[in-house]
Amino acid sequence: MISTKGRYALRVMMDLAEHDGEAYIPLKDVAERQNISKKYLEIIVKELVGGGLIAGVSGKGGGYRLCRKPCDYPIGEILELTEGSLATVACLAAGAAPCERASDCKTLPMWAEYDKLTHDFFYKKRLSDLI
Amino acid sequence: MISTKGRYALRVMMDLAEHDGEAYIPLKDVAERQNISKKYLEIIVKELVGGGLIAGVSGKGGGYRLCRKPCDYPIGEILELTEGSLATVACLAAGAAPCERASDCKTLPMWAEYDKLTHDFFYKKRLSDLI
DNA sequence: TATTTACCTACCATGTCAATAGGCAGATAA
DNA sequence: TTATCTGCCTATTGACATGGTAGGTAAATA
Repeated sequence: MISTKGRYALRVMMDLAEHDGEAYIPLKDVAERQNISKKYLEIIVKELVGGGLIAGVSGKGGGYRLCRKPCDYPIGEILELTEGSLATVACLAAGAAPCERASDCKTLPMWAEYDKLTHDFFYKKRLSDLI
Repeated sequence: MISTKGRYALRVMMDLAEHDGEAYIPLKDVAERQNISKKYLEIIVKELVGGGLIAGVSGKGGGYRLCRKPCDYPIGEILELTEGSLATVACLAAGAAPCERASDCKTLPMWAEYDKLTHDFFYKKRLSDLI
């Protein structure tokens, strides 16, 4: 299940892409347009900055702006950053401890196959495909 | 993320399939073989019975048994029953209230496409494929 | 009748989700 | 330089889900 965090992140990225070009965009404007609490968006936007997806500038006239062209953002990158991982089962997540049953686990190949399917799907889709 | 509930359910079904044929299989045996708390398995097995996937018989010599041949169980059916839904986002889940933003939601088609991919994947895979 | 089994209800500890609240820091326009 | 506008940081909260545990009842058969 994709949580609000990942979904809101996607909406922020889309909003920034649609109002791209001129100046930095204040978070307040994004929050009002998307009808999401600005305070909650701050948490999400912080992660997007930390992951190098967007850039923020403080002070009067500041705000946020995309770092790349919309077609250079795979959806999977946005979701993985905000959701932590797209892995289906815990033992296949990024920094997970290796499962001791892995060697004779009969379901592992299925999960791995599905994870690859998921990864390919969301990395082929770009931010520009949603606008 | 698939929780332990869905994963344990899969292991129970596989265990029943592997020890199929003769008599009813006591839950105690399954719990010991799979190294899962019998009490916790009771919760899961109850749902499998309720969904018509397995049959339970009380009394001495009782236990559980598959209702169909292993190749007639799609993995997706087992997971959907125990996990509630395989939907990626809340608004596409089974009994969800229709989202008011649905008509102009630019991400909905993507989620729907991914959900179909997921559904197809797990309904093509059968219990017999895992043994 | 005694045993073995399924089945039912309640409880709990931990963690995550989805926010809210209040304030600090930093940069720019005036 | 100062006022203002922005990002940024640290807690705190209530609700809910997860992953169990505990104790007991009902039912069927050897």
